[in-house]
Amino acid sequence: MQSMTEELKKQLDAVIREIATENEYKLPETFIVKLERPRQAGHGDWATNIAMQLAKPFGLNPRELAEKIIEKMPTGKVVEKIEVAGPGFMNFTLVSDWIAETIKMVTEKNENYGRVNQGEGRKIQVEFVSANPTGPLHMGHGRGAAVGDITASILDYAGWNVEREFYINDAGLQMELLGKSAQSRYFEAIGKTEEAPFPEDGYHGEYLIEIAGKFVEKYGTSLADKPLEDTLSIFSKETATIVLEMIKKDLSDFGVNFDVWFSEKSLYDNNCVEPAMTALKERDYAYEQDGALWFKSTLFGDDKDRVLIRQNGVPTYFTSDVAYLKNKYDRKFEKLIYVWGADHHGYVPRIKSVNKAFGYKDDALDVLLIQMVNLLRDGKPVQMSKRAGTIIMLREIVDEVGVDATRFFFVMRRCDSTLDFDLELAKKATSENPVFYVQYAHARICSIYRELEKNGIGIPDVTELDVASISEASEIALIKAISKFPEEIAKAAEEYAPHRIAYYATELAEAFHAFYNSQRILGTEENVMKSRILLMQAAKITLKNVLTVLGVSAPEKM
RNA sequence: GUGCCUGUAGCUCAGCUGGAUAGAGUAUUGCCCUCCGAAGGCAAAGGUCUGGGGUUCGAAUCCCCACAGGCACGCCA
Repeated sequence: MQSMTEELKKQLDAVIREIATENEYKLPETFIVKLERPRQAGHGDWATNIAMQLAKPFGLNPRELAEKIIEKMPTGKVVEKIEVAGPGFMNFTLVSDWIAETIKMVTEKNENYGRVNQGEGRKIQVEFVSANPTGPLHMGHGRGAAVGDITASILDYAGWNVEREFYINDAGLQMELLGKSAQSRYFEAIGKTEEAPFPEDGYHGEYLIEIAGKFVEKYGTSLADKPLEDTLSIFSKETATIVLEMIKKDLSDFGVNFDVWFSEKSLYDNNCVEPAMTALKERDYAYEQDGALWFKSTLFGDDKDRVLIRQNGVPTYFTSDVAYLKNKYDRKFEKLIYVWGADHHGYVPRIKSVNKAFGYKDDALDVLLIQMVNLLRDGKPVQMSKRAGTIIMLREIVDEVGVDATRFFFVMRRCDSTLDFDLELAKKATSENPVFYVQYAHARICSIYRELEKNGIGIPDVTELDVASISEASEIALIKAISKFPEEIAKAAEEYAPHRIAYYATELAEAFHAFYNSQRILGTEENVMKSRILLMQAAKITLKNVLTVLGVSAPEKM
């Protein structure tokens, strides 16, 4: 369909320019032909409102202009029929060749169907999750992980050279606190609880009790012989390493694999911080006052300037982020996506300011803010409290409802609206549950293949397709849904909107189920059957690819 | 107090870079398997797009003002 669509755009563009020149109408500089998918089935394959937009500059009424355009449009090769509708829409029906063309293309491209070249191989980084290595991932991280991972997949499909990166927040006070918590658990494990009291804001999770056990295994009681201060760094370092491994496991079990694990601490170890500060000073965006180093964020509309290096010489978290941002650009990324929890939204202007201060392009950096998740069970909220230690872990959800449902549910909604995640719904194997609905469509096709095989019928070659036998409304609707996939990828990539793909998956499955229920494959005339098998194969390929983008499995049987 | 997000069918949400009769799922009601997976399909019904102004040929969509809910406003990370 794409080639015909492009041709149609060219024809329209040429005709409109011709009309403008002939009549000395002034074409707006921003003029570009845009086609859209009409909502209504009766409104053809493509529609445009261009006549309405040009009516004013041309001094005509929209319908009149539309008629003028139609008069000059060549028909037969690409367009079968053009109609003027409503206030001045033009609805185009393509010649039916596009159906065969699409089925052929989908079949040939197979697992590459849906890929577009919007990114042109440019480097883009998606940084997400980026939790402190102080404990296993909880549910909130899960949404960020799913959104980040799937956004990255979409960008990959859209032709970008994508890197997934996890920023390990391993510099700063919380590492010490983690060490102290582990240390205390260690003393507890060897029966000397009083010698190392649990820190006030320590990490209460049970995983630290387990980790303490590992310290006992490795060191026996030897760590208790030295003063607490002397062993603290051992506890901090080794605990962080173990916890990071837990996080990595949580993520890989969730189908999320990072290309780069970037340590905040490494920014300091590799001397990335000072050059970044110097760069800011040189550009006159940083200054010293009261013994501290400040960033002039007020120049960018902030209420007050922000501290980079404290009076005591210790850099703030913000400093790391400044150095990190520069480091990202030094690695030649053309675009940077940050996926953050919405509770960090206040921080967005600040990082954008730094971006400007360094002189980078404003639109090279985008922050995706992920709103909160409300966990429900049978419609009722699941009580959670950080203090009481009843935080729900990502692993618990995955164990209960599975990776597929968890991933799908997490990207089902727009990022900027809060998400209700109902555990019971996610487990249901009915149409109430969109994951199953989509997977079922795929499994159903596989089942039909098995049935065909039993009857000694294989999958025909694409050349055996008989377009004339594809004419039922449900067939046309299905092939249309299939043909939309590349556009959906392009749109989702442009808007960083993974939920679009989840919606599209449902739409595609719906078109298939409707087709399946109204048309038979087995027992029809040979050319009809062959054509339907080929149509179904295109549907199967597309379903599989959509699910792959979402990181959800496409089962052959359920 | 300031800033950000949200407000669309009973419920959960798409649609938001302006376009045709505002769409899904679910719940409700009725139909469809001697037939490839009924884990499905078809149909009915369901709306003051929170409210009020404005912009224009046209507004759920853009602007302003209210109202309601959520989240942030550290030399914490």
